[in-house]
Amino acid sequence: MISKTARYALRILGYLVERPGERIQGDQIALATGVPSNYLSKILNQLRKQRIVESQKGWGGGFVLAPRSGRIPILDVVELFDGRIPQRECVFNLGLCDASHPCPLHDHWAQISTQLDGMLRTVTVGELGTVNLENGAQKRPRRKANGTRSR
Amino acid sequence: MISKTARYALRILGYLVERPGERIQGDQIALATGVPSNYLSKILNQLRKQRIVESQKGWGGGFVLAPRSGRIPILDVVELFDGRIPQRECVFNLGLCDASHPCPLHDHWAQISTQLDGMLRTVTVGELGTVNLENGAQKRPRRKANGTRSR
DNA sequence: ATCTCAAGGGATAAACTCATCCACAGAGAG
DNA sequence: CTCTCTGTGGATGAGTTTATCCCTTGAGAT
Repeated sequence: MISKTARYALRILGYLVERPGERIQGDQIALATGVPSNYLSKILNQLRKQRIVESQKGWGGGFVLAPRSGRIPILDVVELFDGRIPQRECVFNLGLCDASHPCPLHDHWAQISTQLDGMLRTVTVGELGTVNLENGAQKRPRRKANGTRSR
Repeated sequence: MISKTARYALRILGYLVERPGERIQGDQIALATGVPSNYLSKILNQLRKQRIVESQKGWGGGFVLAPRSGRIPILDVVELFDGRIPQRECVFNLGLCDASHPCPLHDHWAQISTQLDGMLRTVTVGELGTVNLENGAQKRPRRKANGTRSR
């Protein structure tokens, strides 16, 4: 229903939400979230292209959540990776299925579909903050806390 | 969420439900349901091993829904192909997530999960009967209606 | 300028799902 | 018995998603 990649993305964002304004290295995020390091860079890259995160190369570089990203619905993130979800179609694709010719599961699915859609539209990235990561560790900065964050 | 294979299976069963006691060839089912012929045989084979359908080889052979199959919940079919669905886990796998340490999406998901689970447990194979197949044709027997169905 | 650090990004591989091919087995017709 | 019909089942292939490798690019430190 929702790809692993999109879930990774939400997980990463949940981690970044809790560290607003703090630039964090990819490796650090990978470590903390459990997302494979190399794959994570691909995901963050896509998020960057959509201006959901901002990145900085070189010494002291890393990723930060973009200022306005807290407000966007998680649907935007999911659709970034999974494409537009064809909510209209019944789960089971049991042949033709619409309001006038409902398949046996249509009504059941319509409710579920509506709720799912509602969740994706209602919950924002900013609300992902309280995520409990598997390994609660890795909250230390891990870098010598250098001052020059001039950008 | 639910694999294409499992959806194929439900579709096939929906077709068979409407033809109780009638032995129908794989090719005929494939034609009517749109499931790829070669793949369909694999699916029906699994359904046979679970005694959900019965099969008959040779001349006049084919598949029939097993007598008691109308009563089984579609969950059984879905789990046959997709394995046990980890309903307890939150969709997003956002780290640890249970009732005591809910992730931000937990409550939303709990509702959806419950409904989905309910649907899979409540709806039976027998209720799949009114499925509208894409190509409403192919209802003709296609074989010389021979009598010997003695088995 | 040069070095090092960390993200960017293309190529490739591994894993999984979906689909096809073909030889075999069993059953009825003749 | 032999022929044909149809399901059985192993092997293989295609396609997609997930993951890894590694070279390049850009930026700050010195």
